[in-house]
Amino acid sequence: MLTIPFIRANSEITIQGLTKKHVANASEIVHQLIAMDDQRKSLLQQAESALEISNAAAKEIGSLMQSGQKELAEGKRAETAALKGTIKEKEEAAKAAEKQMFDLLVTLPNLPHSSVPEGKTAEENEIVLTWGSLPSMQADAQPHWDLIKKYDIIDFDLGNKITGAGFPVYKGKGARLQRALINFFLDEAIKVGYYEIQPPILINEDSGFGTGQLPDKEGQMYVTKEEGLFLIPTAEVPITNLYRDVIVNEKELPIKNVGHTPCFRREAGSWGAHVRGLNRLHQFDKIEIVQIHKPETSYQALEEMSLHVQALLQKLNLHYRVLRLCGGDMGFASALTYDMEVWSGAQNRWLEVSSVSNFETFQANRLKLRTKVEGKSILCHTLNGSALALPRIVAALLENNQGPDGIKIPEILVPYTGFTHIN
RNA sequence: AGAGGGGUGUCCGAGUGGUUUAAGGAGCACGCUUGGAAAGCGUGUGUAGGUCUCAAGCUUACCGAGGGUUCGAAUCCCUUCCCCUCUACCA
Repeated sequence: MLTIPFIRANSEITIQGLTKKHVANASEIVHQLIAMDDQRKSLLQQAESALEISNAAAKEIGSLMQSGQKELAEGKRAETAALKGTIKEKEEAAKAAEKQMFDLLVTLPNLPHSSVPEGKTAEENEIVLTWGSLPSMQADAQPHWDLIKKYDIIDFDLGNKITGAGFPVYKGKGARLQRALINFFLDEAIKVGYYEIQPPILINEDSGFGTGQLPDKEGQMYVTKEEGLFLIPTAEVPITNLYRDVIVNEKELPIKNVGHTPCFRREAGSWGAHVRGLNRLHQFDKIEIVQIHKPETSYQALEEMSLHVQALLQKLNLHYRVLRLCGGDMGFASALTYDMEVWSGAQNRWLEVSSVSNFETFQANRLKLRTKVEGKSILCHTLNGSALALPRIVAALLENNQGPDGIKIPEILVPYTGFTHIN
């Protein structure tokens, strides 16, 4: 969430940023917000000055009562009783004005970093770099949804029976490959200084608000009926919310956490072509890295996180490219996002396997996540990224490494899988 | 799940309607003292908002959260969350 003091002090920058993110009527909205804030302040002042008088009178009544001057006290009491109505009225009006302002403010996305390219759709994302080369595929190369059947390692029909579409069952070497990837990704993160967290995978409403899923995106999350808890769409939510309402000691920064969790997404309305097999699921596993920084080091951290994700892809020998997302394709809360896409040899297309973002103070403002610098409390910067999400990595590994003697497991994973081929 | 007891500042902890302007202690910071340290002494020590060119000052709110009663609420009432003990259940 953007802060009102920032918007007031940088209204032109705010309007430009919102426009880059394709918010309609950015200028009107910003001016409306400032007007709402003016109104809020004025009402608050009126309420507070009435309260000041009433507080003073109440104190006076107290000392009059103690010294036994009952009649004087009674007189005062009648006087201040009249103030009650005004106070209540002004307080309620101030609260209403604040809520109105807040409701508008939460609908605004984060402002994009200056390096974010203009653009509306995925086609306008900037290709930062491409690594590796197209895998050499045999003529009869099969897409992963055929391979998983051929080797009987991932079963959509069984998932369908026990849960529903988009909930596959991993079996035998399929299950073991999953477990190998999870351990590999966690170990690699720990090697470069991340601290492992195993969070709950259900979260409450406050947490959903803290990282920006709520309000507005509840339709994308599963909810429990009795408690109203949400199944997490990503480990970003619980791991970042660990620091909700926290003033972090400056010496503890930067914080680098990693966690593996299943992720649950309803993906309402996003089914269609290109989502066969493992390309899009309701439940999948992901290893997430989260960092918390002082503002001046956050962009350096974003580059470091991007390099970490790239190192994983290189170790798995996957042909990939890095995109800098354009204003229209970026997430709601992000200031700058890199997407990593791997080449899927049999589908002949790029698959998004990671998204690494700097949220600057956007989440921190919602979370009230601060640190103290020279006695003053300032909002931290939060960052996160997938390192990595499993299903599309599995899809690419299966497709790109298929051969006459089965699917070859990358060297680096063999100690984790305990086998060299799926056949 | 049932019965009972709790939630107060960075921490411990007092506080059952009115100088609470949240006692007292610990911790922390600074100063004095010291050859240095400890002890001792002194001072300071939260968050958010408003006012203000800045600072100081003044002011409002905050005792788990939300609402209510009252001239006045940490204190009384209601709702809710969390913790502890016992019982039941369970992995």
